Amino acid sequence: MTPTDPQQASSKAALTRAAILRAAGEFFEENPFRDLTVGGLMRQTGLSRATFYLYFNDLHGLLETLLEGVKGGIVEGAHKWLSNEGESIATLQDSLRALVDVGHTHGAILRAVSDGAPTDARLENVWQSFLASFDEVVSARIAQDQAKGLTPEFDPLPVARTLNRMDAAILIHAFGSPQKKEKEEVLTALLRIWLSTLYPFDAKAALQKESP
Amino acid sequence: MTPTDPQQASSKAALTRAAILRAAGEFFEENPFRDLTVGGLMRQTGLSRATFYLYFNDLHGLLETLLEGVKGGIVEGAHKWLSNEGESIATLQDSLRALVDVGHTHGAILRAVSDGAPTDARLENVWQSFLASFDEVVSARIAQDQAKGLTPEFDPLPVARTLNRMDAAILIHAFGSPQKKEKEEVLTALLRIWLSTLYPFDAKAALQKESP
DNA sequence: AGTTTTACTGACACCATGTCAGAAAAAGTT
DNA sequence: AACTTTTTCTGACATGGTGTCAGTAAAACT
Repeated sequence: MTPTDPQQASSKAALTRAAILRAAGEFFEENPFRDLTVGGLMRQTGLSRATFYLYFNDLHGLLETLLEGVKGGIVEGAHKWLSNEGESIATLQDSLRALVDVGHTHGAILRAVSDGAPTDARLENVWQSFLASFDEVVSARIAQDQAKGLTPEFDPLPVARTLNRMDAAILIHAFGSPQKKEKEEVLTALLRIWLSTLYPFDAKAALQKESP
Repeated sequence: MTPTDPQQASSKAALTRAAILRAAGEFFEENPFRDLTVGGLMRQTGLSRATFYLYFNDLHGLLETLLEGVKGGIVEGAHKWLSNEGESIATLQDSLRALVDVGHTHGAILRAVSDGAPTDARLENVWQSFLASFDEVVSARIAQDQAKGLTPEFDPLPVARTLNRMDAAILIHAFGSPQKKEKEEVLTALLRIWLSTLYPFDAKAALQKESP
């Protein structure tokens, strides 16, 4: 019924919808969200401006859809450490590397969402909830390592929140604009901070591999 | 000549300008930037909408002015640690506490600026430059402590950038909306992360005072 | 009281948005 | 193929906030 149904087959509608999303994605590789207009976007697709509103409520709705696409990759990348199987330090390293990878490839979209969120209550809520969803799981993981004596005792939730906001902020800053920073530089800094904070007893050895 | 001159005496113009700024500040205590309109703001002051444009180029220009006002407090608060006099850990604690204080009292304005930045190239530049200005000084401070052997060796600039973005993000998140978080909770988390990262050899003692 | 400077305002044109009635194209039916 | 229905698309409109400008009102000065 509703043409915005994601599980639509490759009907004409689904193709059109995908074309709009693709045009937006390309736009964000080179331009900030504030320069996107419905008219400009649809000119890129060859369709009329009104057509846009058949597929999305507004530009913020489109961002919501784009974020959905990135979400999976991030959750999957973080899974290794969060799943609590395997050695803590090594899996945290893996998960952070995966996070940086996703941030690097989808930086433009993350920036667009983050930029667009403040101008729309609904998108802002989606974005904040997205970020907050990691707070709880990270906090839980920290609590487990505290129980094992790997991590010092402290209230895990505020630290998890702070580290997560840090990740989001630095990824968007480093990879959100066309001049992307080096992946390694970003990862090294994140690793140092996360490991020092969560595994201060054993982090030294793991971190020295980075800067001998 | 220009009525936007900050050093104007208490002429009528200066009073009007101040009234507009005050109204905006009050507005942000309760509402997000996206809900601010020139009309609504000026209705609050009793003046006409057109008058606004005698004092500011647009709403983003107003935000720029508000940020100026907060800037001083932040720089001053951070000065203690950055000035590189006195014991490292203790002064970092002081500076972070001062930062959290400023964030707590001016959280609404910081959030408004951060929210408004993505919709205006000029303000975005001001905001990013503001954040970046701390990267260099923090990085320099880290380098000095590395020379003293207090801080492990690593490339200080990326770590400084990451920690600074973290500060901004968490302050805005914690104190930017009417339901502010507890200052102590925020400070404790920041302290743990900063100290663990920069002073891993001595941080333990300092941090245990927080959670015995 | 009259003049000049300062402070303010109503009215206008502009631009992107979101909607809606209806056109065009595709798919289905006989 | 003709015609019917469903899907997809569009031109034209009303709305709302913006920034400007010519001109008014108030204050300060003489």
